[in-house]
Amino acid sequence: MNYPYVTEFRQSLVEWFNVEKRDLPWRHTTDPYKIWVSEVMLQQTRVDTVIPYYNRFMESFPTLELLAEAPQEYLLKHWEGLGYYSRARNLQAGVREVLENYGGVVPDNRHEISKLKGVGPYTAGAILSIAYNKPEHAVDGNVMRVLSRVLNIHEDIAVPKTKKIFEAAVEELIDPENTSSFNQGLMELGALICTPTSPKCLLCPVREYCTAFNEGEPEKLPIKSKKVKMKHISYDVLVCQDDKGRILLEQRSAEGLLANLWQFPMLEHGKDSIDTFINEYAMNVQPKQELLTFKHVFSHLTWHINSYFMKCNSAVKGEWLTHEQIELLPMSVPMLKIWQEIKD
DNA sequence: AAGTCGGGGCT
DNA sequence: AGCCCAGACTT
Repeated sequence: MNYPYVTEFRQSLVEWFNVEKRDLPWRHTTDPYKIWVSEVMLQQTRVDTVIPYYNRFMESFPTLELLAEAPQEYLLKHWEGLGYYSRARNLQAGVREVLENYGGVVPDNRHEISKLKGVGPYTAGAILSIAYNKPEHAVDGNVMRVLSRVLNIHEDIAVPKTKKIFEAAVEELIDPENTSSFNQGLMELGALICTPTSPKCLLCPVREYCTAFNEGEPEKLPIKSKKVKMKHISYDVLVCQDDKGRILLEQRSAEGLLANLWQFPMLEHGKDSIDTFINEYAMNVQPKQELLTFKHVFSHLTWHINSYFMKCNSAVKGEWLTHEQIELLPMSVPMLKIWQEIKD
């Protein structure tokens, strides 16, 4: 296929980006490692959310070597609240691969960089185009929305293979002289102008080349089917304090949801018995005191949480930790909420 | 291709 | 109450 006005489209997009782009921390560098970190943090995560995490991360792990050496607990503490915690583990694994297999230099080609843990098609293209100025596609949700409108693509973007259509389109459209600004320009346009609802077409630098704008209904695109069914689980969360003021913590399994994060003991409602729990830990407990009751929504499930505080003694097992020790451990947002309530 | 994996902001 | 966000990995 051959798109008309390709030269004009490139020029309009790149010029707009160079003038209107936001001043973001990772736009002050072309260090492949730093671009890599930013792209991983930005997966399914908004720019405004990422900024403080990125800055803190770069203060603690300014180089690939320092990240490779970091204790996982310390690494996860920097990721606490950002979500999708496997990203952090995969990033560290990827960084270690670079040190072992590539002499500490992030690969500059798609074949090798795609082998790194946590680096998929999008992140590979983003690093290659932004850090190395390679003419590689980097197709994310923004790009699919923008190009579905510009090129009038009605394929269902919820279907995985549809992404190939957009990757092929970018390969033809990308400005070989300005790959970084072109790819970032598409994403910036999606974030600032070509938004999901009520796109600001009158401010768009490429509206004259946009089929959906010219036909009048850009907000109808892209087409996306799918909706996921939500599961619900109820838990009792127990904050147990012994006579020395220490609190009982447990670490979640190394796999699955919130892997390796720490939490107060959780009992699934209707499945785990509180009496069994108390027996197991050989505790004498005073009547429990209600803390918070709230709902926490994940992507595909909802936790309904009842939390309780209880003073205990004679506990013989478990990780009983001081206030200061707990502060150093990575916990999920629902646990942090409960912890904050305890402290108040 | 479908399911898993966080959390927050916007409509 | 959904939808979406600079997605990747597992099955």
